[in-house]
Amino acid sequence: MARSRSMTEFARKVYALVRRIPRGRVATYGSLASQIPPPGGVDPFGYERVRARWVGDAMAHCPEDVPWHRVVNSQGRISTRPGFNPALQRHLLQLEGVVFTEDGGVDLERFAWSPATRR
DNA sequence: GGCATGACAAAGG
DNA sequence: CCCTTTGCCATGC
Repeated sequence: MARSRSMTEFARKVYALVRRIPRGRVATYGSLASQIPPPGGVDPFGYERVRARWVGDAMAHCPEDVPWHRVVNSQGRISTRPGFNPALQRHLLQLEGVVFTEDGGVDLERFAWSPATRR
């Protein structure tokens, strides 16, 4: 049925959004999710958290040209995944001027981006 | 169709 | 701040 196609659509939107994140800025899974309407149309149970998870799923298969390193979790920290060194992501962000605090996270107040945000 | 797993998030200890 | 649990849903075997 169109379910898997819907998810593909969802993933496309995720990539499109992530491509819009400017250098030196980050976006959280949840904020990205909130920008994309749920596949089914309505959002009866507050699917924001759920969709945030879908964003994570989509990012797991993202195309090469997507700046995946600019996506962090709701705490401004790098989400871990098996076989991947978070130091790389942190490094890429630092090269763009993103500052990490003592506790290893990004200050979202300063670096978080959303479509509504202006550089 | 059941069961485990996951680049999430919020809440509680 | 770290760790665990709970909610939710797509995916793969």
